[in-house]
Amino acid sequence: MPNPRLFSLKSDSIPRATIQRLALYVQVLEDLQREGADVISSESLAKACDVNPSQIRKDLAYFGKFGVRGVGYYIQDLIASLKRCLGIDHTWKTVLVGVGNLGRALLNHKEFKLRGFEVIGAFDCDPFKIGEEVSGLEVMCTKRLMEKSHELGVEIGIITTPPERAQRAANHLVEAGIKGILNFAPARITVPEHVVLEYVDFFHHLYSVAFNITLSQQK
Amino acid sequence: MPNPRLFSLKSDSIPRATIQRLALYVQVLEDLQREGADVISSESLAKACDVNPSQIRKDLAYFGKFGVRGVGYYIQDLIASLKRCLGIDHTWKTVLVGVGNLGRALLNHKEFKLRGFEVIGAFDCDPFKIGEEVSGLEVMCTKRLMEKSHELGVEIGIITTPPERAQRAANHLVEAGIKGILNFAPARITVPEHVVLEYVDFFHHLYSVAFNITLSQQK
DNA sequence: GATTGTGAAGTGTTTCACAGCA
DNA sequence: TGCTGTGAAACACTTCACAATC
Repeated sequence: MPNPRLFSLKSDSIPRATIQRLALYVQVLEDLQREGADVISSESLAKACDVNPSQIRKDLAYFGKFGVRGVGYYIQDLIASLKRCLGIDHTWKTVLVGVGNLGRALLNHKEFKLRGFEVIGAFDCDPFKIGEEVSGLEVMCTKRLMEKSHELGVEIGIITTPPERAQRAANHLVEAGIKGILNFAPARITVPEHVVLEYVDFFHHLYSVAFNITLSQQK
Repeated sequence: MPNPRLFSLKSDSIPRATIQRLALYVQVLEDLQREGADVISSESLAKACDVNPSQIRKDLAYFGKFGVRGVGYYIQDLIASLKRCLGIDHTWKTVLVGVGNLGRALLNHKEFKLRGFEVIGAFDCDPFKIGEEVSGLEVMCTKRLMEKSHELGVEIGIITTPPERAQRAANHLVEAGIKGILNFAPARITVPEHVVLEYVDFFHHLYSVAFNITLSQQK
């Protein structure tokens, strides 16, 4: 269901970093809401997110005007607006390919639904895993991806295979008409231009930690 | 063991993005090496990493001169140099706090050692988990972190607790004299300035996928 | 002849500073 | 008065273009 554009996109090229920060704002705002807060200024939110207040106002300005001058932002409204901007005002149907350690951990992750994603299919090419039930889902053969995806109306695919099988998984997902892929496998993959592709590799972050420790020790 | 500076840092402020890309270069170079390649030009490597060739040369220039004009880069040497630059020419001793689904998946992850990190301790505050063996490690009470960390010489801590317990885990790690933290919990945490802190939140990447799909559908 | 290393130009992002408004 | 929204300035990162050199 492509929702109508409910926000006014001021610019057609939004910094990638802005999107990542919007996700952070939502997370922090939801925490604040749980603590009973009602209204917040860009300055307070900035402090909680460890960014510059102007940064927040600029990020929001890409999508519209959500605040009240002299007052701040109504938290509940802002959360709703941001979710609409990010496209998570509805639940995205998702499948996972590669039921290894990481795949299992993700399937058992309770927060998916809470955050606007629902994993409705688990696939693997290992005959020993097919038929097994993981977190209420029956693991199916990767070859059935196309058939099942169409049946279920899947939009996003998550790859958690070993690196050498990531490209094949991607091919199956593309064939199945998926619109976007999140790849956890430490391997570059190629997809047609119309398919959105993102990588997650936590080792890169570990490297970053290691590097910064080394750096601080050399000072 | 702080290693002596074996590379010449040309600038004291290296873009964060550069570090992330160096990690990517190592990954891709190791793949190429396995395929039998020996020498590579910045242009070919750029194609494999999906970045601009000048970008690669600039990234490397922060650390020194690793190539041969008219020839390219010797892959084996370049991998070694990059690892030294990133600080992963030795193995980092690591502990993990929070043995839930994600924690378990990470503990079972085979690639840690391969990539220069060794998880030598697993901690949790749940009495039911304490004593349990996960991937060859006995889960210990978080309160014993300090004692054990000093004993083992731990440098990096990984937090995989639920968000509400992330700050407490961080406090324990800081107390234990840890130098860097990688936080998987979806919660902002505060640490002293001398402690390196990085966040991993794959939901932010999922949001990014969702947003880009929404965007491409609105065009 | 090929490819690196690098100053300079170009592009994109962040921060500042203040006008505009509740 | 207080805080947002935003043009302009500052800064950071990327790409270009070419001299250096193997």
